[in-house]
Amino acid sequence: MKIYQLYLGLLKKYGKPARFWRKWCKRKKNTQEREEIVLGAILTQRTNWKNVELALKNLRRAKALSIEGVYRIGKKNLKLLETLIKPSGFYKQKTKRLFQFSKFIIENHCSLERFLEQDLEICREQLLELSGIGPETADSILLYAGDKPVFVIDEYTRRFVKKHNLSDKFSYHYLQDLFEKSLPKDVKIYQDFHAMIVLDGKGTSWDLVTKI
DNA sequence: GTCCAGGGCCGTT
DNA sequence: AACGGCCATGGA
Repeated sequence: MKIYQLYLGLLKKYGKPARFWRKWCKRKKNTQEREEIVLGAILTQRTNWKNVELALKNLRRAKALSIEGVYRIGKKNLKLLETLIKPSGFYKQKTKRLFQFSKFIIENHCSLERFLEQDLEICREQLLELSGIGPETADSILLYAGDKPVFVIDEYTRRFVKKHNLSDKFSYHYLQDLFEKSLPKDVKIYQDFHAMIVLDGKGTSWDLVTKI
């Protein structure tokens, strides 16, 4: 398959950073890291990662850089949560999205880890029922925070598809299917490949990956 | 000042 | 199913 060849090509091109990346995602993530990934996934919707970092920094300063923290602050003072999140843009919607997500996790599953113990399909369905969590955000959460084998289709993936003429259709489901059937069903490969597609697309930093 | 950044929702066709 | 308008900030 051409897609698998492209994956190997990226591995060769980014051999060194890829090793770094594989090492990073191989080691077991702690709760804090998983939760930061989730919050970041929601905050980064149609938004520059730099702005997301500002919002995350505000949350950390307010001791709310966690699902429980967002839930606690949001329940008491949604306006405060808005001001913390403001730099990430679309802040009123994102405040609602973050809060209702945290509420869902805490009240229905106690913790993110408990939620993620369920099967991939179950988790995905439940995430998609939440308003403000669409396929890309859901899959980012499942792949990067949940280490579950689902391929993420985002703007970078679409550009990659166009650049290499992999398809003339660009719908989320179609492209996800295309990648998943062209690759071994392997979390590490999905994470690695997608990360390198992003890396290749902007030829720069680790963004999602780097600790803030 | 202008443009744009790793979506998703909602209304219209 | 597909498309357009909308949400908002900070940096280039």
